[in-house]
Amino acid sequence: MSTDTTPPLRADARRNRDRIIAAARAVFAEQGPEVPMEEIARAAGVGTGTLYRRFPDRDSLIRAVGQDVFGRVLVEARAIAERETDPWRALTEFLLTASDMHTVLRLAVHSPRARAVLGTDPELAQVRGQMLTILDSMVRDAQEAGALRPDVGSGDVALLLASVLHGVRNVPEDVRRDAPARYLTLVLDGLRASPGSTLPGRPVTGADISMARVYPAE
Amino acid sequence: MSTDTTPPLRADARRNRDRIIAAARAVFAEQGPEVPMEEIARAAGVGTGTLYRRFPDRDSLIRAVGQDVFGRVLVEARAIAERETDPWRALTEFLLTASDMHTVLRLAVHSPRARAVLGTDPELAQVRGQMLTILDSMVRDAQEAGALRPDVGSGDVALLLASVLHGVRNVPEDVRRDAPARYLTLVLDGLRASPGSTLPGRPVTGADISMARVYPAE
DNA sequence: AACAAGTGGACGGATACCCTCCATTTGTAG
DNA sequence: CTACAAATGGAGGGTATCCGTCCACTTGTT
Repeated sequence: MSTDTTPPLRADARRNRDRIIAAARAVFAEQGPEVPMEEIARAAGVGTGTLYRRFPDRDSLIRAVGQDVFGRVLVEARAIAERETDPWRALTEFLLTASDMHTVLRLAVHSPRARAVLGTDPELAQVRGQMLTILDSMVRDAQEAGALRPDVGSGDVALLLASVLHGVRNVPEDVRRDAPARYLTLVLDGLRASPGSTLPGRPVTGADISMARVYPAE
Repeated sequence: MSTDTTPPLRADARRNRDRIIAAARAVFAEQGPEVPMEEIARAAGVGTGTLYRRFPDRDSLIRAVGQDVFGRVLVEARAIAERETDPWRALTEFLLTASDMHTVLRLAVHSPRARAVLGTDPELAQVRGQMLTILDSMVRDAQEAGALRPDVGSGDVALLLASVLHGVRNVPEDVRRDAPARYLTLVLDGLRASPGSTLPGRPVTGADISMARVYPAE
């Protein structure tokens, strides 16, 4: 079964491969999977030649990043499901698996290309299935505990999270820093005045999002 | 003051100009302001020559669309502010000024380029200012009425709306149709189980957002 | 009817990106 | 330490995309 068709990788080559995936993960989360290859190479500190040697085309890089990041999130999800007994807290903690989750959603929800590539990868189908199962049960548990409203599905939860993580750009650095936690909390708590939890971050004013200033897309 | 430097426009030319702006409005809302000029021309049913004759470059088109759409929203906002006495309902109604609002947010929040162009247009500064004033007072009124939590600003409201309107893609047509109202309601109501209003649309399942199928970008 | 205004889309130029190629460097096995 | 294969990076040719002009033709207006 383990027919070693791959001649083992040299030490530095393996290191660079990991760097490339890590860099691509970050860049994909930030800008989506259609950024110039050269930018990914630069972020990884390698030349484009090295990048192409390891990943013959963009799709194969997308696959590698997909497997990496879905795997991470799955591991995290399992850990939380096991550690956290309160279903509401399990759900919120899971949703805050911030940066990896960000990449996952960017690839899974916001990028048609990544969807096309990852959707046809049998390796990933497995992992995705398990992730969805866990999310489903988290949602159901939270609903049975009366903590989560019953008229939503796990897809709703994913879409809302994707929106909130993706949507906040062109704001001051400090707002941006707190945005995911702040808005996730807000979405969960609701905008309606209620004896909810305390929001992290500060209120964003109209001036904060004024068009006069353009903040770097980073 | 009204020195007529512009020789009046021929009837069909004026019609085409309006068509171009309308088409650009729709396309910008959908894909942002960096789509190929030819696509805008096609959507408007004119040739690229006509487009460039009327708008010498992309920025001038962005400005025209910006003025058009900000103006519309401002008018709508004023009408609502006057007609609707309940502050909470005034706010929600305003936020649902769907398609125009969509374009506004796409330009004002999601597109660095549009922000750069519109941010330096003195004509628009006026309109933007008035819009922000109205939104601010809607938010403040709703807060004073105890309907809206006090620890958010109008910027928060705008960002959340932008996220929700922008974020939902790659889902089945029926989900997409209801998404803005559904998620806006959800954001307002809160995810937490509460005796809130009834959600429009249906629960989205995990399968609905499975990556196996890629829904058209539009 | 006559002329200016308007039209569309073909096309040359520019740009951005992809991906290969190879002279050089680096790891590793003996 | 040597020698060789593996790995590197970035220059550069090929390609696709998009911009914006130009002009032979059509349409409105007076």
